[in-house]
Amino acid sequence: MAQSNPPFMSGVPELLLLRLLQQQEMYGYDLVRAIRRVTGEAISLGEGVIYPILHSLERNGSLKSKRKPVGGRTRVYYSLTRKGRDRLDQLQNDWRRIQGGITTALETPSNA
Amino acid sequence: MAQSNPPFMSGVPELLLLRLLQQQEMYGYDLVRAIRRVTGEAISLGEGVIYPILHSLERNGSLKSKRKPVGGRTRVYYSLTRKGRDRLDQLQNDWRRIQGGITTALETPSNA
DNA sequence: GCTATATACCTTGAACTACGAGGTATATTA
DNA sequence: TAATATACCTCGTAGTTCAAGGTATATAGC
Repeated sequence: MAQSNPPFMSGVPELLLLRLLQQQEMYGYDLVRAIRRVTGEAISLGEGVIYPILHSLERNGSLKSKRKPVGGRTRVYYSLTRKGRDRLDQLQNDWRRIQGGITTALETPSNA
Repeated sequence: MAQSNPPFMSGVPELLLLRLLQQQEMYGYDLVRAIRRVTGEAISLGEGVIYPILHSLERNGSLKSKRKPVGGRTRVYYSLTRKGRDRLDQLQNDWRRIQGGITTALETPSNA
C-alpha cells in the first residue's frame, strides 16, 4: 500500500510550538511572533503552519485549549497535557539525533 | 500567482551530498551508504532522494561527472565545481543559522 | 547450474509538509 | 475615515521526501 514515513526533518515546527507552550500557555497569533523571536529571526512560520498544527495536537490530546475574551476579541490559549510533554521529549530526542548527525558530517575534516 | 519558497529545512540532503563530495569524488550508490555512515545512522536517504539531487546539481553546474567502468559495471563519479563549492558554503551558512535558532529556542530555560 | 544477494544505475506515484494568499471580525492608530 | 494591528481560520498548491519499482551485472552459497 506504499505508506510513507514522515520526512526525516519534519516535526521541527511542532517541536518549537510544544517547547514554547511548555514554558507558558500561549495563543496562536502570539506563537507566530514568538517563534520568530526565540529563534533569533532564523525561523519564521506563518499562521498557515501554526494553526493546523495546534488543531491537530489538540485533536490527538497533546494540547488543551481555553478561550479567553480579551478586549472584545477572543484568544484561544493552549497548554501542554501529559501526552504533549511526552511528545515534546520525543521530538527533542529526534531533533538532537538529527542535529548531531549533521554536525558530525559537517565537522569531519576534509582530509579524513 | 502564489509562488512558494522552499520549506525552511530543505536543502539538508543537498548539503550532505555536497559536503561528502567536497572531501572526495563519489558515486551515487556509495553516497547513499556514506550518508548513513557519516551521520552515525541518524539520517538515511534512499536512492530516490540521492539520484535526482545529483542530476539536478549537475544540470545547474554545481557538479561534474565522470563515468568509470569498474569490473563490468559502470560508476558515475561526481565532484564539485566552483559553483558547487559556493553552493556548499551557502547551504552550510543556512544550516548553521537554522540550527542555531532551534538550539536557542530549546535551551531557553523554562523559567525565562 | 541455480538462486539469492550485493552492486550500480535509474524513474515514478503517492504522501506529506510547509507556504502563501485569502477570508472574517474587532480594535487601535493616523 | 482609512489604514494597520490583532486574532481567528481554511484552502490550493508547490516543493520535498518516501517507498517501491525496473534494468543489468557480479558474486556468494548451495
